[in-house]
This record gives sequence, structure tokens and C-alpha cells, in this order.
Amino acid sequence: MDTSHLLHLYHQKLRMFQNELNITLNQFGLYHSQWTILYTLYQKGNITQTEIWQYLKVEAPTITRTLVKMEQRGWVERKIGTDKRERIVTLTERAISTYPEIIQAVKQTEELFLEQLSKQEKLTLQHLLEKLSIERDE
Amino acid sequence: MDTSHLLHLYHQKLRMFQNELNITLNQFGLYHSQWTILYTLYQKGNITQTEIWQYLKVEAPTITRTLVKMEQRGWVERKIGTDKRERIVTLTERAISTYPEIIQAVKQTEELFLEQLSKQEKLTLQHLLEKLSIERDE
DNA sequence: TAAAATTATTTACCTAGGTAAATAATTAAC
DNA sequence: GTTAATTATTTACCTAGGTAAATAATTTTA
Repeated sequence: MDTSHLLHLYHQKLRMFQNELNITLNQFGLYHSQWTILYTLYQKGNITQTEIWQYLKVEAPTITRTLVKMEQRGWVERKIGTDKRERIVTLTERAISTYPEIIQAVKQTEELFLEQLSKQEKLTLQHLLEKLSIERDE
Repeated sequence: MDTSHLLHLYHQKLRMFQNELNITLNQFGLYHSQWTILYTLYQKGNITQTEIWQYLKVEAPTITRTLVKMEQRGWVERKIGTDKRERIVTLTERAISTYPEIIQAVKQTEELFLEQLSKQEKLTLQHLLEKLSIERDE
């Protein structure tokens, strides 16, 4: 079993999907990582930046950067909370009203990417992905 | 079937692996994308930059950037070919002599990441990944 | 064979991810 | 209640990916 080949394939397919998603999102002036945050906020309501990066499992600076851009472009607002260290992120009216159109386009791209898999195969893929991990002893 | 969840999981697991691989490669002063090029050159011998980016399925500027760094750090040389537009990339002595040690460490990290999958599951995963694609009509 | 098209690489500029360290606010400890 | 530790966010700096356009060399074509 050539694990390097498997992981290279894994990497390539992700890039392929993200590039395609960027093309889809371009009509809305969004990038795939911005969409991920928009999606999270739509599901979870007004949450702090920490809640966002913990949920998305990326580092805090990544979220700060992307949110600053999204705020400039009118997708979100970042209000200071009662705990003055934290920023509570809310979607703008525009973000909420455009959301249904965006998610429809995204779902279509996702389904296009997964098209060759049966329902069962998608479940199998998810099951296998869940098993991937690094167990570090520390 | 929540395709967004599936793709988010996919993305997260890749980052998890790459971060771990970077930690592994840190002892050699390498990053995962540099390793990928080193691996390709070791397999394929002296090839042009175009051959590298076509094989790895990334864009040309990505390869230029990484190779410039790798040249500065003594992993590769880039010689001008008989076609003076092209650069033929060769591994340095150091790269060749350190390679066995590096690939051993990389394989170990790869296997750690895939550890929870049986031999059959790895094959299934590969088979499913191969089916992922974007069919664009143009 | 001179002009036009193509090809290989690079440059400039963008998003997306990471770590380390700084800052400011809050909580815990003494 | 002041000091120390922790927490949320940001800043600075790095790799890794993308597109668009520039440059230089080679091929094609008229």
C-alpha cells in the first residue's frame, strides 16, 4: 500500500474541490473559507470568535484575518461583548438575505464533486475519514 | 446526507495530517510541500519544473516559489536546459544522502495517520477518493 | 525567414493555513 | 484588594495555494 500516493491523492482532490468552490462563490464575492464562516454563523447564531475557530478547528489568527475581510466587505459585524476581550460576530442583513442563494450554489458544487459516489459510498467515506487521526502522546 | 459536514471533515483531517508532517519534517528543516517535491525528484530523476507541477497538479508559480527556497537551503539545483526556457531540477548530494532517513520518518507519520484503517479500508478510501472529481463542461 | 503563436518560468498580488509573541481584560490566588 | 495567571484577540512573520500578466525562448505560419 503506497500511503504517500493515497495522501497525495487526498490533497489533490481537496484542492480541486476548493478551486471549484471558489469559482462558484466568485459570483457572490466570497472565498471558500469565508463561506465556511458564514455557514457556521448561520447555523449557530451570534457567537464569539473563539467559538468559531474552535468549531472550525483552525487557529485564532486565521479567523481574525478572515473576519476582518468579511467585515470590510459587509458580511459580518464584530461587536465587543460584556467580556470586553471577546468579539461577538453577527451576520449582516445582506448576509442573511443572500444566504439561501449562496447555499444553493454551494450545495450544487458539493454534489457535483461527490456525484460519482452512491449514498452508501458517501457514508463509507465519512466513516473512513472519521477514523483518520494523529494520536500523540504528551 | 450532509455534504458540507463531509467536506469540512475532509478538510480538517488534511490539515491535521499536514501539521503533523510539518512537525516530523522540522528536524530536517523541511516543510511538507518541499518534501513532496523532494519525493517526486527522487522517484523521477532530473526533471523540468513543468514536469514537477504537472505531476503534482499544482500551478507553476507554486513550484517556482518552493524550489527557490529549496535551492537556497541546499536541497536542489536548477540548471538551465538545452531549451533555455526550462530549468532542470536535480537533487543535491545532501538531499540524496539524507533521503532514506527522511522517508522513514515520513512513512511513520503517514502510517500513524492511517493507523485506524485496515488494509482493506485504505484501499476502499483510495478507491473512493479516485471517484471524486469536478466534471466541467467547457 | 520575419512575424505570430506558443511555451517555460517568473513576478506581483490575492486567500488560507500555521506559530510565536504582544496586548488587554478577566479570573484566581495570596 | 493587589498580584499572578489565564484568556481572547491581534500582530508579525512564515509556508502553500491560486490567478493574471510579464518576459524570454522556441515553434509555427504565412
